[in-house]
Amino acid sequence: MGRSGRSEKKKKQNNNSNMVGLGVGVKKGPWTPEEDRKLLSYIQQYGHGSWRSLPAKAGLKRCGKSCRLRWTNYLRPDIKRGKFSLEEERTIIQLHALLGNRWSTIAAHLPRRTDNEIKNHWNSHIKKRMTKMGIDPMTHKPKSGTQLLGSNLNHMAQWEAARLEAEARLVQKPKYYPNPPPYLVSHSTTTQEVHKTPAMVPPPYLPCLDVLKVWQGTLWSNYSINNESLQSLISTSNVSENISLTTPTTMPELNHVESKSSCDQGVTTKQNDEDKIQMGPFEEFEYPDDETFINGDPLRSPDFWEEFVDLLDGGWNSLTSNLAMIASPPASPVF
DNA sequence: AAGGAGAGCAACCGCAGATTC
DNA sequence: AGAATCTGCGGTTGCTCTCCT
Repeated sequence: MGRSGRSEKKKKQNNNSNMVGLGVGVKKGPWTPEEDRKLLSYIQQYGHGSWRSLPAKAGLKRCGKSCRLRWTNYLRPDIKRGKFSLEEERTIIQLHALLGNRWSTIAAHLPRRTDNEIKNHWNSHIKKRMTKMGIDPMTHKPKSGTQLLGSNLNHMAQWEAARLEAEARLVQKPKYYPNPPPYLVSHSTTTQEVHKTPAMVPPPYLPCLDVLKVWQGTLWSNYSINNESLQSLISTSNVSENISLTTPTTMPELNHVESKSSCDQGVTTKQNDEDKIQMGPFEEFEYPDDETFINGDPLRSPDFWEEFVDLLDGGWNSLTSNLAMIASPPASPVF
């Protein structure tokens, strides 16, 4: 996203808009529990509506922007905090390889994690670890200079990255859902109240990252136990149903290890709505053999990074062969 | 025990796209 | 159509905590 083309006029506009509410008496810095309580209580009761006008209504001496940030990154009830699981880290690395620093897009595929948290985790943990192991965290290539992706695979990567972004947009689009989350319903006494408490909640289930999953399946098959024989899979994700993403419809089915993984949450291989898996928290995630898995954690294994490049290529080769089974994708992604 | 260094993370800032007027 | 405003994103800063000397 190029920002160099920004006009002076725009700069003036933005400066003005940013200055709104930042006059004398507007507090900055860490939020106090009392401020949190006020903000939470107001949003639970009325929804956030216009962020700009919220602080005054909620009795906060903050700018709307600060309130929004506090809500989206900390107070929102559907946020998971704490340590990132190995699976989450993998997903971040894989998505970062495809998408780069598009944290919001990456976050859209990691349920209950915020872009800020993912960004922080990347910068303070994963990036350093990769650097330490001789992997360039930006290109995901070993610093020795091995080419990860061939030119056509590179094209595939671009294509897939665009698809992932489209999925993310779709996931993010319905900010307000007609059915309020339980925590709001419990606080609401009337239907009217329910309707005026539009808080952000996760969709009932998230889109399936078909291509990513296949890639993941290949990538981690050496480490995640017992890859079942590959079977065809019809994706019934929201995305596949609702928009044309030129997603391959025939994909190898992932074994039960992957079926519990982050990108699989909320998706199913069955058509019946009743069978759709509700999005579950990461806490429920379990490796079949945790100890073995952690001991052999590829991220911490010296051998892993040596094989990383080959495995990535293998993943893309797997993708390519699967894609060959269906109609050719468009020359360039159009969403 | 003191203080310096580094890590981790919450919050801020500036920019740009989207929406409204 | 264009200006004004709102919202969201990514980069960065700075505070706090922990560890080390």
